[in-house]
Amino acid sequence: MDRINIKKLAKELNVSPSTISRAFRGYSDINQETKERILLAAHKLNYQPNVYASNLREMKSKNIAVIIPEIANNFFSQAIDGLERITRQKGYNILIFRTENDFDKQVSFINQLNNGSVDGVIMSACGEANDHEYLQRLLRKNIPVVFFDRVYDDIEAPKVTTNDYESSFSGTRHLIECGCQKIAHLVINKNFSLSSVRMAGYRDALQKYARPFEKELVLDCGLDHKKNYNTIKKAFQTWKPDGIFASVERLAFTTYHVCHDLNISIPQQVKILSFSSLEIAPLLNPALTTITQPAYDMGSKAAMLLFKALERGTDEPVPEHIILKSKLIKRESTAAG
Amino acid sequence: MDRINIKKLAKELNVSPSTISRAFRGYSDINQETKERILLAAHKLNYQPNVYASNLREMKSKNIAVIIPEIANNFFSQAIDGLERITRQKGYNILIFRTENDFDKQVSFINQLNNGSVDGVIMSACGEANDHEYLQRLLRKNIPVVFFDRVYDDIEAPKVTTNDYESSFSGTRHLIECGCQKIAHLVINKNFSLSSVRMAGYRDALQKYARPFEKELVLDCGLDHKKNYNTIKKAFQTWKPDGIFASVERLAFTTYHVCHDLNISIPQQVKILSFSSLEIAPLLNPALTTITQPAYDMGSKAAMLLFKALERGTDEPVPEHIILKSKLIKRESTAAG
DNA sequence: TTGTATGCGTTATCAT
DNA sequence: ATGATAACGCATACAA
Repeated sequence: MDRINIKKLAKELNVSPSTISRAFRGYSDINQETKERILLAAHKLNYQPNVYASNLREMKSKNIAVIIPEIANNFFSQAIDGLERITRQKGYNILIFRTENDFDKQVSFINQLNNGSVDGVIMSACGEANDHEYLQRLLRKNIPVVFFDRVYDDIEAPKVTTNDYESSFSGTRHLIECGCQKIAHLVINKNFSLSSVRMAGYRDALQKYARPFEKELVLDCGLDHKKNYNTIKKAFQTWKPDGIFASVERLAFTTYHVCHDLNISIPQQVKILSFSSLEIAPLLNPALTTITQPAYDMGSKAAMLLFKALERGTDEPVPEHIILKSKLIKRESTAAG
Repeated sequence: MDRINIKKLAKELNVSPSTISRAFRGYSDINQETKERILLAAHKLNYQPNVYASNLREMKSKNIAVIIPEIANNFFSQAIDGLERITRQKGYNILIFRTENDFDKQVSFINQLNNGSVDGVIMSACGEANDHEYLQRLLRKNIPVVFFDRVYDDIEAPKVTTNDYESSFSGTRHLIECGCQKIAHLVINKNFSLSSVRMAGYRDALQKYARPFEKELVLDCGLDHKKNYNTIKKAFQTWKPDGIFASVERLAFTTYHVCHDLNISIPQQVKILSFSSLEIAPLLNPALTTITQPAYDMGSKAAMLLFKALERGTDEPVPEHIILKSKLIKRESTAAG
């Protein structure tokens, strides 16, 4: 089967290429009858306008880049589900880029995107506190960027986040109300903006309820599961916390494992609460108290903001920042011991 | 900032467009010095070869379509992680298409792909037992397709699956060995090839160990969570199974909920085992015995098969079928009551 | 309503 | 080692 294109089809049907084009574009003037004849024949011959020729011609790709740390993660996969729905509706495809929390990869992905392969970017960032010139370059090319969850404060762009400070505050308060005296806070990368906001909520709640803020109880974890395990284990052995506030789902799981191995019972000896998008949190042993972010909605909203930007151009006086609410769901892991 | 292109850059540097192109392509003859000069200037001016012009010229997109039922699903998100790694290595991007188990969507996606937007397709299918002419059309255009996990038996294409029959057999045997007399099998869509293979393993194990195969104990579930809940609940009330073999993770979770609500204790009154990619299965209450598929590897392998096909062309005497092994991991949910 | 001709930005071929 | 030119497939301005 040799390749078909607009010219061949035109010859086949004894019309001009422009007529074919018109049949597919919809809005141009064209006789209804010829249009139908063309579309029918096109279907038969399996002709579809070559997307690269169209893109080149129109300087549009109808693609959106989604840049995230990982896919196999409840929060992100739910967010993708959400934004995929919107982008699909609008007739756009999504290109997924997985940074694995590697800042260099992120930079390299974004640099790639200067080649026109996407019309816009939705990202959840990694590696803050760096020079973001690479992002500015993209913006200067009029490729809009929308952030969700993990944002850069120093970049002017639409953003979707949750009320992290408040949730963190009320989560900590919940632990205090449950009688915890020594609450550890588990963080992945202290310096990241999201971490520090959550930490602030934690610290302020401690202060408000007259609990001391102890530096040692903030455990700065990383991406290495084993290291985290050891960090947390050591913390248990050294400081004997009676409450754990994990700012990231994964760290709560690690804590469960540590507690199991050290024979520490939850919630009798330690209460655990975590930011988490895990749908089966109620099925854990014990059921995990979570601060649940509306991941799916965050994805949709981010996509909507992006389309707004695409429809309006990147210049916007003050980029919109949508703040959605997380939900504290109390379960057994923080029940009265 | 006005758009830059190869001609403008050429003028800027007093060289010809071809020289610029050569600087970027790598293999062509070009003076090392001019090459460096060009690349430097290109970087400064944020020039990158327009990907659509290149694609048009080369009749390659360097994109792979990934068509799957859902993203927020442990198995699929892990698989995506795996195949993303390979495709990235090869310099390809992935376009994600989410069918939501809707056959019409799948058809419409694949029909779209005839427009050249991707060079190949990796898919986990939905809606079997249909006419797959739409797929043949794609193949005729020399766009290779690779299946993983949920395959179509009647399409000749490379495939990656797991040893579903065996795992299902040995899973069932495990339940029998644990003393179960009445084992229910939970399936999503009986008629799907994957389901029937797993069901065959179940049935044959029953037979081999002289247990009756009872039709009523095969619960044909769907995508509606509530309906599934009711189906399973009713089954418990009517047939009082003492063993549950879920062919899909989600159904195991529903079973946990049902058992909780009916005050049926696991594993004392009923033992549960499930196909599942859940990493935190050990943390469930009780820890879930799983048949774990190597989701990440399946993704990588599928990607590798696709690149093989791309490098060789679609014509292949007998398409390769890779069968990976799942692993039965015994946990508390099937422990001695 | 339809046809003709041009250009989108790149790369490959051929020439120098 | 470099430059000129044609072609990839399509969509539009303009002509008819």
